[in-house]
Amino acid sequence: MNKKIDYRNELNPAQLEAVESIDGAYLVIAGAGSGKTRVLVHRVAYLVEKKVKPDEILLLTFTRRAAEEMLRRASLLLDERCSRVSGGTFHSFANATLRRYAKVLHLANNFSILDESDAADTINLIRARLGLDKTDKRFPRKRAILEVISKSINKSEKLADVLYDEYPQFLEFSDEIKKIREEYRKYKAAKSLLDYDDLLVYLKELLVNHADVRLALSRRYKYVMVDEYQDTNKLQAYIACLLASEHKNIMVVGDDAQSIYSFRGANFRNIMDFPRLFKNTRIIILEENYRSTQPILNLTNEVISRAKEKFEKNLYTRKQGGSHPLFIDAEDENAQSRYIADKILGLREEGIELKDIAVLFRSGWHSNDLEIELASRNIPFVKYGGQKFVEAAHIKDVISYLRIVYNSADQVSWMRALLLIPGIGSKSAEKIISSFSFGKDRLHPISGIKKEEVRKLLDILKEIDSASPAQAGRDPARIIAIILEYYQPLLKHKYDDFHKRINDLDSLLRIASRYKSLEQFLTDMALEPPERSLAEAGLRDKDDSTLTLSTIHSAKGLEWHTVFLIYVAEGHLPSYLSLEDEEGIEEERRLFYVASTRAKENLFLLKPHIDRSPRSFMDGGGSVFTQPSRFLDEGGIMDKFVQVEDAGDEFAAACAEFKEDTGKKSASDKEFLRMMQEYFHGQEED
DNA sequence: TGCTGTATCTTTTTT
DNA sequence: AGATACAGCA
Repeated sequence: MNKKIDYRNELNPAQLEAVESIDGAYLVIAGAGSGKTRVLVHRVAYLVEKKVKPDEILLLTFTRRAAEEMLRRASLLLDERCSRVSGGTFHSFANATLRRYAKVLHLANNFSILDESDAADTINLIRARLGLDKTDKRFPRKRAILEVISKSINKSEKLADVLYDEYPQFLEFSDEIKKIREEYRKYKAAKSLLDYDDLLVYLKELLVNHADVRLALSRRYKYVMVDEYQDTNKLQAYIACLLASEHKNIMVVGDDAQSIYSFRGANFRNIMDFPRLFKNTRIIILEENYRSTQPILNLTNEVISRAKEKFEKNLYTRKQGGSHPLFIDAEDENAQSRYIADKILGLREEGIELKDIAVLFRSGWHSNDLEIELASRNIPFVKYGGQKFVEAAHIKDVISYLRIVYNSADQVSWMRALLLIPGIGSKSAEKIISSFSFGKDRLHPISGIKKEEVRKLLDILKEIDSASPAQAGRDPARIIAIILEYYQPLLKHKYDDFHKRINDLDSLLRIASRYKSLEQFLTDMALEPPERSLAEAGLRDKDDSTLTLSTIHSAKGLEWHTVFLIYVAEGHLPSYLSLEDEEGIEEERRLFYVASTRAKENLFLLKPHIDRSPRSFMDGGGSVFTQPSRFLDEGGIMDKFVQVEDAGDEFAAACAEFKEDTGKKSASDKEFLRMMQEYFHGQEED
């Protein structure tokens, strides 16, 4: 029973055009909150209605969250056919495709995926093997080396150019880094290991060098759609275009003003250049904003209008009323946290649910104090972004055993597993590893291993091998259960705080029990790891509504009724690390823009006046008075928000800062006064 | 060779 | 504050 969708009524003319355009190349420039997701969702439904098979539609999105949300909404709109659309992130799509076509590239299809720290460790190993660990001059650290190599791949630039442009301090090591890159490449190839970049590189090669595969994929995916195109890098853009090269049915959607991934090689010029690749590209611009109130838009428009380079857009809304964004210069970090917690409780009284509220920040640790405050007040929350659950050392330990089970040639995991055994360091571990001879998918330990502990490890692995058939479809939870028996003593030996970590292992087991196949489990842990959830306060299921804490990066594409943006201070947003060049600051500006455009009704900007954060020791140590973010301090912008003085004694000053929003004064006036009252009332308790 | 204690540096965002 | 590199000891 198909629902009849009334596209004409549900969409504005520009949106409708995008939805009803089927064949050909389209570039949709979609300002923040302009209904971009709505367009994609409707377009999926429209295509399906036009008898395009769902799996012939390829939807490449930036995060899995975005993909799921989109397919969920499309299914709601039409029917469950929409949930069978192909797609995911570039990396997950690459993974799936490469496993299918592994043979063509002479690649084992049980390759393992190295995450960033695995890759960095491998780099270090190779550096040592090359004898580059004993240099007299200071050599770049493993992360830095990896960063350089990765950037050169993602930006499709020569290593030397990347060094010259971004890491001039490493120029003198140019030859050594190249050597490491070469050895690293060989090492991975020999051991069936792929890092994140390899996924893209191999996919690109597959598409470029194998016309038959490219054709097959083109037939399979007749309509290609790419979301958040401004955040793709050269390699990804190339892949998208290659996929569409046969039929040229491609729609890319993005907003140059929201490009925030240049550190990963993203280049918003991809958007500008798209029409050059596809000759008859039709450009559709969505400018009407359906998300935020006018006062919020006034602020965000003002901030982005100062960007150096952009498509001219001016977002407007028909939404009436709304209150001014508030700027609160809280006394210190904890005052900032308390303000938010108070306000959240107040909003909840008014019927705003926790799930409609978010606190956003530039970097993961910005929310540390807030997390403690929220926990003490029993406000349940989930944190997105920042350090991931699977990056914790003990989780990586356990996963390394699983990776060995899956791909016994995975030497990176072998190394990790062996180093956990007391008495075995890197030398012995290397010796042991080279004494193995690696068969096709089973390991053959060679005699002469004396260490009883190593035996034990091998026995456990053998036990797993015999307990479950070597074929795919192994049950990851069962394997973990066996491994934990073995691992627990090692855990206690290695970490003083093991009792905290043991809980995490339970979580891992719980997560694993949702998977039927080891391969899928390992892939997801590498490519789409579960977010670190601190909401274990137990209040989770009570009303099933949780507050969102998120880095700005992870908040992309989402929206909330009320948004708090914290640490809106110089050195934090913009981050002091990006102050060196103009491009860096421009990206911070876009970050500010992305963050503040997430708000539908209320936007609170906060900063602690006294900065005792760990990084303040950089400039002088101890505590430092913060300056408001430069994005709030540019001429003419002050009247786009209301500044609330935290000093408590300055009611008059705060009032003086208040400038009326022309037009709809009654609503915002009342709102403002209420805020003020609440605010100063709150102050008395301090 | 491995372990432990100390000196040193760096510190963002994500697949 | 935390990670990493390094030096010295067992």
